[in-house]
Amino acid sequence: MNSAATALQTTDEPSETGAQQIRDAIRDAIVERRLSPGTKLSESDVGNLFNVSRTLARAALQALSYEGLVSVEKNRGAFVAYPSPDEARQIFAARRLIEPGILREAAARITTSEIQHLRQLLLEESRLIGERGQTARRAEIKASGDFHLALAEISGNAIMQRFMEELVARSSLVIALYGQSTISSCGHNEHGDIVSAIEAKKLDRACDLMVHHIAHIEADLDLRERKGQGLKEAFDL
Amino acid sequence: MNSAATALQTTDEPSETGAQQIRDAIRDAIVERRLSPGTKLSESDVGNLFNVSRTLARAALQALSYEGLVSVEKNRGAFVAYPSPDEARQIFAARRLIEPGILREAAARITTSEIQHLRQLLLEESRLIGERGQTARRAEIKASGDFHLALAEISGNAIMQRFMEELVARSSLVIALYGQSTISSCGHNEHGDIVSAIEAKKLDRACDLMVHHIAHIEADLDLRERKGQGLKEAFDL
DNA sequence: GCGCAAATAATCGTATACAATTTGACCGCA
DNA sequence: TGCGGTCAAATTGTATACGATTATTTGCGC
Repeated sequence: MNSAATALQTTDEPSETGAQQIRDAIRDAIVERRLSPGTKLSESDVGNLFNVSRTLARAALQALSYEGLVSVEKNRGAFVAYPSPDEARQIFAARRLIEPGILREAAARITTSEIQHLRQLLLEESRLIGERGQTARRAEIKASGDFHLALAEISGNAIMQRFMEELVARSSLVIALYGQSTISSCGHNEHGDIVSAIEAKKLDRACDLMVHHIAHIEADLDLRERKGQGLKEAFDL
Repeated sequence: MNSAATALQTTDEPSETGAQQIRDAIRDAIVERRLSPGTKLSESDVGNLFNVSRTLARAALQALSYEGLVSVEKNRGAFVAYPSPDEARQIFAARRLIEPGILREAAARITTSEIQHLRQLLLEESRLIGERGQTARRAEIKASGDFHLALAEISGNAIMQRFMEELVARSSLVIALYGQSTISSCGHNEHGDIVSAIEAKKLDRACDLMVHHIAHIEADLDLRERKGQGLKEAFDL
C-alpha cells in the first residue's frame, strides 16, 4: 500500500451509496493537496482503501478523469493529473473568460443575505490565514476556492457552476505544481474588494478586480516545463 | 428490442477500442435526433446493440451523463436527457456568456487558412439546407453546431472547446424539445455575417452578431413546461 | 560487470455472476 | 368495480473471474 493510501482515508464508513462517495473523497484529497500530482491511483488500491470492488473504484476514477483531475492512460493506470504549463495557461484563460460573466450574473440577482454569506466566507478565510498547521493550510486552500464557487452558485446557472467547480479544482492542482509563494492570497484582500464593489453596484470595477485577481494568481506561477519532475534536472541545478 | 435499438445501429463493427466508441455513437444519435429525449437506454439493450457486456454499456451511459446528454436515475435506469425549460434557459445563458469570449480569442489568433475552413463549413451548411430528406436534415443540424465548435477549436483553448461541445450538444436536445420552426437557421445567414465581421477585424460587431445569433435561436423556442410530456395537457388543449 | 532477452509479476480491459431494488401484474376482497 | 397486497419479472448495483497488455526482474551471454 503506497503513500496514496495513507493520504486518502478520511472517514471509516467505506461504502454508503456508491461510487460518488469515493469520487468525492478522492477529489477532496486532490484539491486539498493531500495527493500530489502524478501520484498513481491503481484501481485495486483505491478499491481496497474504500473496501469496494475494482468496479466502483474504476467508476470513480473514470468520473474524475472527466473533470480533468485524474488522467487515465490506457493499460497503464490512473494518475493524479499533472497539468502541463500549457494546460495551466488554458485553465486560467478560461477563468478570465468566464468569471467576469458569472460575476455580472451574480451581481444582478444577489440578495443582501447572500452578500452576508459571502462576507462570512471572507471572514473564515482570513481567520484560516492567521492560523498555522497543515489542516489550516488545507482549509485555507479550499476556502479561497469556495469564494469563487459561491459567486457561481449565486449566479443561478447550474451549468456555469459546474464548469467553475472543475476550473477551481484544476487550478488547485496547477498552483500545487507551479505556485511559488506559499499561497496565492498575498497581502491584499482581493476577494473582499470584489464583494465591496458588488455591494456598491460598481459592476465594471468588480469585473476589473476579478480579472486582475485571476491574473495575480497566475502571475505567482512559474510556468516552466519540468520534464522528469525531479529526474536529472533536480540535481545538476 | 425497442425503438431505441433501431435508431442506434449505425455501423456493424461492434467494439473496436472500448466504451468511447459506444459513447460517441450514442452521442451522435442524440445530437442528430435519432434518439428522442426521454427514450430509455437500458444497459442490457445498449450492450446487446453493440455486442458488448453491460459493463461497457454502463460506462458509456455514465460518460454521457457527465455531459448532460443522459440522465441516470438510481435503480431506475438511463434516459436520453429531457431538459426542463429552466435548464434550457441556463444552457443558452451559458452560451451567451461564453461564446463572445471564445470569439474574441479565436479572432485574435485566426489564420487565413482557418478563415477559409470556416467558409467551407458555411458552404456545406447552406448546401444541406437546400437538400431535402432525413439524412440531409440531420447533417444540417450537426453542421450548424460545427460552426460554433470550429470557432472554439480555433480559439486554441481545449477546455473551453470541451465546454462548448457539451453546450452545443445539449442545445440540440433543447431545440428538439422546444423548437418551433423546422430549424433555427431561419432565412439569414448569421454564421456568414459573423465570419465576415471577424475577417473585417470588427470584433465588437462580431460579438454583437454572435450574441444576437444565440438570442435568435433561443427566441425560436417555446419554453413552456410540458409536464407529463403529453400527459393531461396534451388532451384538454 | 553490462546489456539484452525471456519469463514473471502487476495492472488494466472486459465479461459474467449474483444480490438488491424497482415495476408491473395478478388476485382476493370490500 | 375499485382498491390493496403479494408475488414475479425485469433492471440496476456490485463483486468476482479471466484474458490482455505493460512493467519488472531474472538469467544468460558477452
